[in-house]
Amino acid sequence: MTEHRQRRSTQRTTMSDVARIADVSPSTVSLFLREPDAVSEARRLRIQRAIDALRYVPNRMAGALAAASTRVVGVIVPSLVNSFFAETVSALQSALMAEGYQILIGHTNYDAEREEELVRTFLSWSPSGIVLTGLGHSRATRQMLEGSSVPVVEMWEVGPQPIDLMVGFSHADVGRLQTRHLIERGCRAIAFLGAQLDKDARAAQRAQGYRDVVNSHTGLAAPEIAVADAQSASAGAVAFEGLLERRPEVDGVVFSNDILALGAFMEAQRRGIAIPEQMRMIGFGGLDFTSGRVADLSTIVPPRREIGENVAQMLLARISKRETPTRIILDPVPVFRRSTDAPRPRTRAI
Amino acid sequence: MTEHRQRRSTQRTTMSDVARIADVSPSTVSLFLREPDAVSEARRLRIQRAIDALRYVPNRMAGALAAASTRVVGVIVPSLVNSFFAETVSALQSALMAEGYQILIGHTNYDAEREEELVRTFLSWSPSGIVLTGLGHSRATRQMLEGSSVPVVEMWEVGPQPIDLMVGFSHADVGRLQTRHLIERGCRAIAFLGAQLDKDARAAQRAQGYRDVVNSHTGLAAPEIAVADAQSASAGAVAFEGLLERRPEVDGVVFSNDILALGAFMEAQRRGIAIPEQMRMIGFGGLDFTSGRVADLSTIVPPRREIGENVAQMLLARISKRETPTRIILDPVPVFRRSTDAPRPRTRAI
DNA sequence: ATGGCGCAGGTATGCGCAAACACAACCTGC
DNA sequence: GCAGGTTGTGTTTGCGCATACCTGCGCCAT
Repeated sequence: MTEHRQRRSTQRTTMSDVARIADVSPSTVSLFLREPDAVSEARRLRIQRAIDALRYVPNRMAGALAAASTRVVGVIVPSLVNSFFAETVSALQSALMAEGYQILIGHTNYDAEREEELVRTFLSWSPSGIVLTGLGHSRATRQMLEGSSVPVVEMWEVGPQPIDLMVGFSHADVGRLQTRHLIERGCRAIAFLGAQLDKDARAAQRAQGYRDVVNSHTGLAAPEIAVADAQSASAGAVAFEGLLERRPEVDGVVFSNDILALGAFMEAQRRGIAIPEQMRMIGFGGLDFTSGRVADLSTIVPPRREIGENVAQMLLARISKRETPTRIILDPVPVFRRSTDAPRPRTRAI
Repeated sequence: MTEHRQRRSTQRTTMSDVARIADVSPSTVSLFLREPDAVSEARRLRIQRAIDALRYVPNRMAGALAAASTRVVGVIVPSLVNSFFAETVSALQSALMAEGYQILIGHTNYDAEREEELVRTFLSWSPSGIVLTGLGHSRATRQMLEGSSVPVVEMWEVGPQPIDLMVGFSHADVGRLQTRHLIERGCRAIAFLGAQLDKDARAAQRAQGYRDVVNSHTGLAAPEIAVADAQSASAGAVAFEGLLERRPEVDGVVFSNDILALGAFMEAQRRGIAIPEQMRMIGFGGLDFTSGRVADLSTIVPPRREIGENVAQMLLARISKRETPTRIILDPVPVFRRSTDAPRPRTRAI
């Protein structure tokens, strides 16, 4: 009973302090905090007054330890700067916050080892759920998660053998859709322009979808995959320039990303290449500048926010042991505009 | 001693399990995990083997409760989608992760009540630190934080009376700098174009800086502040169009944001307005497309990553009770380009 | 030979709370 | 008027770990 520690300068006020002031037992305070209506009116008021007076803030570490439930969800994305994932995380955070859950976040820079490290750390918080981006993980990551009994959602991609739950769409389908559209619009020499295809597995899948379609069509020029130095408009412009030198016959380009497309679009304008007459372009992302005055680019719009919302719903269902589908596919929405000479713009543009 | 609960399906493996397998006491395992070198080689190996065999993951909730330290930092930004904050958070996360800290994140949508709610929640995790964006908070938010003895950093803005620590720069100075540059380049009718000026206090401060300079200069047309519907290139184009109708004499525009500037730049091109001969533009943000081929826009580059890194350093210093300045000002870097007819582009472009 | 010292390792305690259980006071209906 | 519910509140226990404190062993100086 000796006071053999005094680490903290300010002694934290605890539930017992509140109980003492309110003249009730600690468990009544605990009950009040979890289910106010289960406490009689008189005590409810006394407790509320005591809490206000003491500025009591419950200690969730203790609560979590006792209840073996943290109400924390670990979220791991390749990049926070990438606006795709940022919007998904944003939607996810809003949805989870509404249910009293918090988000622990980390980014991997497309590095599986960083992901493993983050998973290991997050697991040590015994989170209520873990959200990963994509399906490609290290063996150890998979093992840890499978052995943990924590609900896991993999998002932004679909495929066989998810760890647990899955929300996303097929990137190969996106690449196929983009390419077929250009073929329909009359292109005969179609190239693909991407960035970081070695690290970004989903971009590589879109490229593969492109390649499949080109290879299986007769009468088309051989596929050409150009790679930009970075995920930026400038890099897109530079890579597009290089592409034109290598393959001057190109009359259509599938972009891995609207940002790259924007750069190429501008470069084409500078060079007086007529879009869509001489060159057609289609991007991916549905970023705002693709619509209307700035670039008027055809694109495929991924369900950015919807992914976040569905991840949240799945997790919440799993946590409260409700039924939930284990696999949700949310199809991206094609939006065809002037850059592919589409007859008329679709209204739906997200 | 009766086993009167069995909530979890899988019984978690604890430190005692490891201790039993390794044939040491639990405290030795605890010591090993915190300071491996303090344990003799023989036991160290036995413990490591036991950990591997059991796939033991320490429970940080318990550790945090016992040690009264969580190694979690709560970070609150207005928006995750805004790439300024996203980059800051990204840098912050990397820096803190390297020291074993985790980030709990939330976004407010520029709503002070949401911020208050988030602060309240984050405080209940007894975090090692809390990071806020800006200096404008509700009274209750301030009160909670001041009474908490948790290190607090306010970032992206500077001003008097920070709650605790502060890293940022003066947005009014940015507005002044932008405006003065346009005056130097010969503009005589300068407008400001922003979005969400009612909610985004920092944008409003830039507008105020603009207004101050215009008002205090003789021979200039009256200030004009145009407001776009949204923080997007399209909205920038539309607002620019409206501005031209209202004030056809305008020969220079200060933008609150590079995105808006991009839209206006494109709109000017479409209308055949010569930049910089007839119209000069300067943005804020230093987004990649401002450089070179796409828009070649003059801009003011805020120290996005540097803010995150400095926040991390300050927090770490404060946590380990090292000395740290309480106020760091990181000046934005002006980058003048063709859109303001700058003699030659500066090399520094981040 | 023996007392003292250093230090690796063990023992004991409690962090603040949730929740199972016990129990008292009050109903309800016959 | 009393058995058998209902509430509402109090008592108790332990979640898994960090850490203050203790123990015992080996070593050296006297």
